[in-house]
Amino acid sequence: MYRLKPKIFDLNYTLDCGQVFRWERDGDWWTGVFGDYVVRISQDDGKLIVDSKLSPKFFVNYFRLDDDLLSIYKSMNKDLLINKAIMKYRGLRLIRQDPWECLISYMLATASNIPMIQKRINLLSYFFGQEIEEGYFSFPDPQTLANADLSVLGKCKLGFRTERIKDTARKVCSGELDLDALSRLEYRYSRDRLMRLRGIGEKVADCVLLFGFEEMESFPVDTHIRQIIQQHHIYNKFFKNYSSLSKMGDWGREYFGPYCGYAQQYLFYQRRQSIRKSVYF
DNA sequence: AGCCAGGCGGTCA
DNA sequence: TGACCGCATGGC
Repeated sequence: MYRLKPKIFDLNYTLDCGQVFRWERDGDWWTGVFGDYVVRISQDDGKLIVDSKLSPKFFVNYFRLDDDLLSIYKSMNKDLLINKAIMKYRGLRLIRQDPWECLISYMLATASNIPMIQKRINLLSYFFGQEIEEGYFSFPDPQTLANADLSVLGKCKLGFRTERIKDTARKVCSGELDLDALSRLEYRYSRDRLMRLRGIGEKVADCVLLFGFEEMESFPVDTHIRQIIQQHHIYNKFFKNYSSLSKMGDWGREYFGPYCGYAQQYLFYQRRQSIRKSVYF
């Protein structure tokens, strides 16, 4: 157990905003799994309280505490709506996720809601991962998924995503898809490479690149971002009545600049929070 | 019952 | 290119 004193960081926003799926909140404490480690973490008066064998250095990297948030805010603060999100969710940071886990996670996210995505990932880990601690399982490695028995895989509720996952696992295993090489490519090239896989279109590729491969210029356009753009005049004035998601992505990258990935996540979280509230109150 | 959820791939004009 | 549909699954 040790403490960290990050400068501008909000643990709850960062883990709750929907970018990552394997963290569970219980009161003040979050529990998650990274690799073969179970992590418990909490924040009190700005200070992080960490219960984990992973080093402070790991968390500085994982939570992108090396990002200069203030200059990022400055570069992406283009209008009143994003400004509101920046003020409200100050300290939300993008996370450096494990590329392989991130790839599979977002392939499982198509046409689903977040609880369902979490459920699938937990089932996959339960059936194909290693038990690290009572009730906590590591995320399965490529080889295990590549060789996964279809009858067991069927229990994971992946639906039409099942074959896509197996296929991707096979390609990572065989080296046909080289994740290390992918991380060295420029955004456009790594995106095209990912999109050659069955089950990966622009949105999934952008999420994987943003959260797993540090491509901050990635601007995933999902159903929420599309609706935000359509419903707010500050954004929809840039488009005709109907515009493709692809064009919205190009626009977002241009409009919000080199850290548009951050802007995307702030807008996404702001909308989801407003929906949550309207459901419960 | 029908629509939606961090979509994608195919088809048809 | 744009519009539509089917694809599993579960919640409302």
